[in-house]
Amino acid sequence: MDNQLSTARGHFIQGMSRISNFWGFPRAMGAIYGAIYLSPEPLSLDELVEQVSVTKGAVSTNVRQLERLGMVHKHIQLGSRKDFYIAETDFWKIAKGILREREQSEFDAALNTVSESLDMLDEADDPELAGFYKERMGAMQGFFQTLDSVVSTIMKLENLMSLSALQKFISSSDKS
Amino acid sequence: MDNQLSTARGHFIQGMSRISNFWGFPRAMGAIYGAIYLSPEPLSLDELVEQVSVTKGAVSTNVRQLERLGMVHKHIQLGSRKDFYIAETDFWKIAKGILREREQSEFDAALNTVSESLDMLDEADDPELAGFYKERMGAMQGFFQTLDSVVSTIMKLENLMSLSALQKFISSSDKS
DNA sequence: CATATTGTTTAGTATGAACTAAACGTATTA
DNA sequence: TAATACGTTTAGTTCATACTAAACAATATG
Repeated sequence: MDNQLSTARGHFIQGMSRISNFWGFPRAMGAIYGAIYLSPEPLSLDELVEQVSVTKGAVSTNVRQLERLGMVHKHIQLGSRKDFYIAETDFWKIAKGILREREQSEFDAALNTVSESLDMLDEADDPELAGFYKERMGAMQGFFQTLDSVVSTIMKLENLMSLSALQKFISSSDKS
Repeated sequence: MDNQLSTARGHFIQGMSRISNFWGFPRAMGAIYGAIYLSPEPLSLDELVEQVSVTKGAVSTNVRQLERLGMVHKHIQLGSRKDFYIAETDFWKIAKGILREREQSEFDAALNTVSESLDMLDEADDPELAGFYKERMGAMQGFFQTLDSVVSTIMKLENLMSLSALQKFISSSDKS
């Protein structure tokens, strides 16, 4: 392949790997997505092994994770029994997938913990301290709930079009 | 202390520790914030050591990190040379702090990597593939830029009041 | 000046997660 | 049926990071 292009691709893939790591995913996962994303043709597992320099096992598990998140799609090539993969290019959709898959579960757990702690305060001996706890925990619970509802509402927006409307709204309501 | 209350507090702190871990911060950091957040009085380093069962060194570094993020504030008690800490209770402000401190830097790096990769495509031999790369990388760059501007605009909103307005707007523009 | 009180720094340790290498299961083909 | 071509699973290794324990620096106090 063209040297210019492969250098650029390497740089890009490296960047994806870094981003992936930053968001708490394995480095290889980002790299693999990057490779698939930059390929005009569906890629097989072996081609990925070659392009990302990672063993088959790692590619296998990472690509499966990518699929679960809706970041890549399996593409069955008739006549071949290999699995091929193509990239999901709708990043908005991807964001939704990740949010749903990952934040939700752990986020709910967090919210529950706070609620549970609040419930434990019910029949406490020290009413003053209990009141203080209630206030604090309640405030945090409220914040999480707000955050949750905002995020989930934003996630309902269908496309980036509505996002620009959102931005306009935000700018217009910004009084600072 | 009241047994009810200390159980509830333990549960809460444990939850904070978990959340902290989820967001990519040390577990102890969340626990420490939780302890400070639930204390009516400013807490000293030694008190924190006792309450979260972590060594002084760890508390020292973690509490400093918390301060950098604007999650706690040093409170100098006249007459004592200990450092006391109180919790920042404006979660909106905290979110801003974290976003600014952390996402921004790493996020910018990510954006730069994509831009750099794009620049490398300029004089490539294979115009067809180069075109494809440009298209893909450009799309990703666009997404990141949009995301960046949305987040940064949202972060300009001063308080949770405007958030509820935001929610109303979102619900009203949701056609799905 | 010696001692105590505080917070920080450092060297070493433990833990968890991601990867490698290789065995494995399963289907396909010769 | 043997051999090949896949993808998956597993056991072990590597690596990063958060922690502990203890030395340390700085300041105050007797």
